Amino acid sequence: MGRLLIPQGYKTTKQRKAILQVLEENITPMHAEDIYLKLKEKGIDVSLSTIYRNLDMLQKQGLVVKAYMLNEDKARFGLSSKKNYLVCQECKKIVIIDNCPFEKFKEELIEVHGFDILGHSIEVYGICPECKEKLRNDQKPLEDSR
Amino acid sequence: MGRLLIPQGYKTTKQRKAILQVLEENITPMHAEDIYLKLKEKGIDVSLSTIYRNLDMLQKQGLVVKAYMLNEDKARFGLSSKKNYLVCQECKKIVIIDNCPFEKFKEELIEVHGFDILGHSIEVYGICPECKEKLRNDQKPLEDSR
DNA sequence: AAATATTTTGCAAATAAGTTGCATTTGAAT
DNA sequence: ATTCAAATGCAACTTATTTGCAAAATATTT
Repeated sequence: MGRLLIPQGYKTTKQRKAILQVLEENITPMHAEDIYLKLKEKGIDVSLSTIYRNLDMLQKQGLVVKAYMLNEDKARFGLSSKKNYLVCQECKKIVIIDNCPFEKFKEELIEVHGFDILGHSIEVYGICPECKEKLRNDQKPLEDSR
Repeated sequence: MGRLLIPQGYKTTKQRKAILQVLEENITPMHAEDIYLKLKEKGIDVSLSTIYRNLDMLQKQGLVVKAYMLNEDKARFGLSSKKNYLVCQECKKIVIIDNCPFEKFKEELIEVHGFDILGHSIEVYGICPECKEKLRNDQKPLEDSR
């Protein structure tokens, strides 16, 4: 499906291809170690330093985005094609936001503040319908016991 | 001005007050070490672990927000009252966005995805008018030399 | 296809942000 | 003033990420 292009001037190694592959297969941006483990599962051994070095270069080339999620202290990496999303605080599920409301707002910002806008990131935290349901059920018993 | 309230059940120590004070005086969210140094400047010696412990507790109490900025690998901490902002990529200046466009959008998200929204963070990256001007001047000479 | 040049890799060691255990000090309650 | 829980500082620790370097892999040239 998606053409996973390795940027001009960089060699095509099996590690590099595998890393991009894993990133493409996951909706959720991953920790470096997640990638390491997913690859190991597949029987592909790639050292963590290689993973970090590749993510770094892919980020500089604009293919990968590095971000920290709320209440986490290690970076996550995802393909830059997958952008704004909702994060469920319970199950960490991610839902992509299709129509980013930001575009309209952008012009307003440029006008008011005179900034040239280079990019933005929006993260929204909440509870997904499934977890909401589950939480409801988990709490019922307690409420009943009086 | 701003009442810097130390949360119920926690003691009022000079370190705690000083940390909140520094946070209030700065528009830009700060690294733990920035706080440490600012305090030292003022002649107040507070150990880094105390700073981290306090920021942690203040965060849990909702007074402080912890966030990572684009291309940075250490956390920044700011009073939660100061929320969405524009960041200049050159000078790191921060401009607060007053009317967050997100509120309207929120309802749409709840409807479409069924998520309960707990919070959000918006960061916008760009170049502020001053830096834009400076960059323009720095580049002129080169363009002229043909 | 072999030879050469250049990247890339893995490993082990280094770095740096953030955390933790513990003895001591401090603020608050009596 | 006394007492007790909470807070502090220090040093040691943990953990994510980075780096130097020799060996291996890819691309290029012949």
